[in-house]
Amino acid sequence: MARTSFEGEIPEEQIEVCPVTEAQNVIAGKWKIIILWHLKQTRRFGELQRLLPGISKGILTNQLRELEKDQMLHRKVYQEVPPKVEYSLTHAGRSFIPILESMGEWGKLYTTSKKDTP
Amino acid sequence: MARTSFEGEIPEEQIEVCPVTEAQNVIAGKWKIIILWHLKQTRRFGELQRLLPGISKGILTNQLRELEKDQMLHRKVYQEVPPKVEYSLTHAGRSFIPILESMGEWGKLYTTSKKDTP
DNA sequence: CGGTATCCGCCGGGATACTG
DNA sequence: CAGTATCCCGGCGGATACCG
Repeated sequence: MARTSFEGEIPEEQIEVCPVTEAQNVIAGKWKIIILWHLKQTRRFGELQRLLPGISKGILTNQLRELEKDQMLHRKVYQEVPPKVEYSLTHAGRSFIPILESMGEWGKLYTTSKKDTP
Repeated sequence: MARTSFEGEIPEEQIEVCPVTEAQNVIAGKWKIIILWHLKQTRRFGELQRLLPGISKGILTNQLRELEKDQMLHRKVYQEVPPKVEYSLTHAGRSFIPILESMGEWGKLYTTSKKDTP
């Protein structure tokens, strides 16, 4: 068990565990948010690539792997030819969707108001 | 007025205006989210720097300027010696706070569940 | 106190070629 | 179809020094 900290001492285990920052770390990455957004439905690899104009296979794989490591999505491989892989949200991933919905709503209003005062 | 698009043609003005992505662009930046979080109250420059352990003046200025350009916060300069500058959220900034609250809630649960299955 | 100005290192993201 | 394996590059963030 962890010892108690002395006065003025900074408890190491507590540094940088701000929950907001924690959330940010998960979605930091150029394509992660929009990927999660599209995963409201289960999607195949190629399907995702088509939905994300301009992304390369390498980067898409990278972003998917990181989200998988963070337990935001699940990767299901079908052992068949040609290969087929399906990506779907985990519980943690699904629980983040409402936030994305809010961000979408906010973004729409934000964009609108910016058009008036550019 | 913009002309109508031909069939199969991609309307240029509509590329990359996904509202979720729009929101992401505003908060992309290592410190922006946590800065907005702390700006639930009006804060002075030095105050912010103390709240963000490890950030330098240069970077803090940079992040603040970008958020200001995106109309997320307002910068109020008091013409006095020693200098005093206060940062506060604009309407757009305040309207984003609920999302940050949600992210905080989510992050707390997320961290907890990750401790069980690391 | 609240900034600029400058330099620098790193790594996240992109492009391309190859593979099971 | 769904990836790996490399190489490369720009720009973001960090450090430091100076300023009104």
